[in-house]
Amino acid sequence: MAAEPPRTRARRRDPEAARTIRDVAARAGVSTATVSRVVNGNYPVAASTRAAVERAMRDLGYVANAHARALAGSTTRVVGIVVSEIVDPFFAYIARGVQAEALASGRLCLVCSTQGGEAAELRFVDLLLEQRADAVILVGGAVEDKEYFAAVGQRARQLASSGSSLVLCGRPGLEDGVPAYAVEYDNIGGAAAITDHLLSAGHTKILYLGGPTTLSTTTARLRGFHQAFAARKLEHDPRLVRTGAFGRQWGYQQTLKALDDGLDFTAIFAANDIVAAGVYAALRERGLRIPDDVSVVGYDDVPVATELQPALTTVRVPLEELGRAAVRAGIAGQEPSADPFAHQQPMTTLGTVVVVRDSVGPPATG
Amino acid sequence: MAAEPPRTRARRRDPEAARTIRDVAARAGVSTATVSRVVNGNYPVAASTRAAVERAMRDLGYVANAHARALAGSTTRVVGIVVSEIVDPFFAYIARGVQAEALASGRLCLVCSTQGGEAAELRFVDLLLEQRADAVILVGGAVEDKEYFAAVGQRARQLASSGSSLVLCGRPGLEDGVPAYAVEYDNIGGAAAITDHLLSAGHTKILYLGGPTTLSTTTARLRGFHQAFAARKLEHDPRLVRTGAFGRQWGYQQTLKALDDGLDFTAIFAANDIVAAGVYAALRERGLRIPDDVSVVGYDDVPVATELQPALTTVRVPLEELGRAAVRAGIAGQEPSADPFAHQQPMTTLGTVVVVRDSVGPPATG
DNA sequence: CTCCTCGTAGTAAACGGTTGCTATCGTGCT
DNA sequence: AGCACGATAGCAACCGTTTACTACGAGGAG
Repeated sequence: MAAEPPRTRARRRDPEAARTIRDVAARAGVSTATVSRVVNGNYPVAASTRAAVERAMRDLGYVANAHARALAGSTTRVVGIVVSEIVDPFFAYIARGVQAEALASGRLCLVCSTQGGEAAELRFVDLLLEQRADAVILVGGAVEDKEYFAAVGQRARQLASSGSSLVLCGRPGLEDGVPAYAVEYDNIGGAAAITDHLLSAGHTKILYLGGPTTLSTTTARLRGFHQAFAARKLEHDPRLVRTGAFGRQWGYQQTLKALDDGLDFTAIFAANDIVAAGVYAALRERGLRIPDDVSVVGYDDVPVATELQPALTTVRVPLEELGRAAVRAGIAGQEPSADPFAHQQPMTTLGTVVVVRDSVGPPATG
Repeated sequence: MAAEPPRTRARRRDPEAARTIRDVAARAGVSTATVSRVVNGNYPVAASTRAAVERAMRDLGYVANAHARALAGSTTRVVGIVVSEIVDPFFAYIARGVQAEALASGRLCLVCSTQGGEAAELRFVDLLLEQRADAVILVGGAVEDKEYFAAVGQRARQLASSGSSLVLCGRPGLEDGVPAYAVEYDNIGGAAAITDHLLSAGHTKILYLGGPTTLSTTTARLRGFHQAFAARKLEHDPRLVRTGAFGRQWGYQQTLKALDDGLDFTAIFAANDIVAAGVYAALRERGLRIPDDVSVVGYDDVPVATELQPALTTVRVPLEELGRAAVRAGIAGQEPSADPFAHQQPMTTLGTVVVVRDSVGPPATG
């Protein structure tokens, strides 16, 4: 009796297991190279051969292994997106744009929700680095912290060196030299515009409410807010700025608190629409009418803005387009069909516009 | 001059390129097997060796390649979820649960949004099959179509044969024998309970509004609706059922239409909270007060329910928990630590409960 | 003083594709 | 007829890890 031979290369496989390209090749009587070529259609294959291979694939229920493909090829056909909270419509709409554009480029979308921790955010980026995602998109405001920026910059470099890219979406870019794209919206401009809307209705005692103090989103919106005052050579009482968080709860409680503190204001600029929802609830509870007693504006123009009564005047941010643009920026240059003349801008800014609804009126007299 | 040697195996690599396990091994003076072992910690390695390897990894900024790992190992550490619309809070909350539970098990989450096409849904499942996702979760109502079920069943079998699994989340299971888990909520019970709530307030002329006719979600809710009538030996006028779609627009228009058609009803059962939002808008436009003139109930208990004025009475669905349970079901048995006594139920059902708010009152007299 | 047995580390064969190069065959040209 | 060439197909190296097996040195038992 012959000694047991070492496991032969073309060993017997579990007949139930997924088929490989070799199974297909064997059944079609061609080499794996040929199968690969008909799958990818990037190399001439005779029509008859192609038909035989396609037949074999169908018969076997062949499904390519994306990991083997990613390993051998150079692209993973996956983009990653990191948001802080997927149920927040602000992020959900951006994610929708990302996933739509990813799909359009034949890619899948890995979504990571950090629940708002910068440490978690970095860990997710590392995981996406392991996944060799074609692009990783960091969405939403950034904490303005030296150390954090350095950490993000380092990831950006690693991404770049593995042929991928980092895209900052809705947050300011990094320092020069760091290989990252930024796709932003005109945060300052929108804030200035809607503040001016309030100003031209006659309000000057405006309470600015919401947003974590350390977030770039907050500082940008506040900057726009102050700019609008400055443009009219008006002063703004610094006591009328209360930052802290986004969130309906927060908006509700702080509005109550502002009222209790006896703050003197005729309008409220809620840092976003969700905070505005809280503001509405608090005002309603205190029997204050909008806009008769207090005017309110929000930011983002997410669906709740039209659900609120009266409908909320707010700033529309092109969220979905922001997501799409981010993907385009991220995968530019990786496409075989990339236009060599389409030079990549390191940063693009989308416009914002104020949408006027029913929550602003003239200041209450007295 | 010597002939150019064939590319040597340990060729000079782009110094910028991502480091591989071989680079680390070389720098630490060990074999790749050893590096792999310190990374995975699943095999004894001397403390000094471990330290050297860890040092090398840090120095080089080594990041493991998830695809190579997936190819050589057996798990991909990725779960896939297919929803019809990621910005819809119903799906967003489920997705949140999925992503949280996936993270807890050390996995990433591939999110696919079909924008409501069953063909797109199947294509996404195929893509997830290519990705060899550890589990794929199909969320939301299913079209009740023979052919479609067959297609899903086939995917389920393919998934199962590659060690993965299909989980149906918020939709009925497949026929016996198809390897798929179902994680549902008590759709019928919730509908019956909230209908009974309306009934006990004195309403019997209830307009049921919304939901695609072919979706399992719709048929289940309608069944509960009718069950509640039957339980009280009451009849329901079939003309008071108008199905068609989910969506605020749809709810708005159909409410207007029902009013114009002179339908006789004192309450509206909106197929979900979003439809209810449309109902509110239409009623408001016609000067009808809630609940004085018309009572309204919804389904799902998503945030808009509390934003609406008056706050909407609705059925709470444990969305996030649904997502978590789906992941647990999907990856059960794949975990090294899997409890051998934890037998897998082919289906689990989560309870629903009606949450009473302010949108239901006694029927208007006259 | 052998022989085992641990405790560690290395070797090399997969995993399932992709792709640069080479080989083959039938034609159109000269 | 001889030859270069275009169209196809195959060979085999390679992508970066994991892991079954083998190898080796030291200490303990007999």
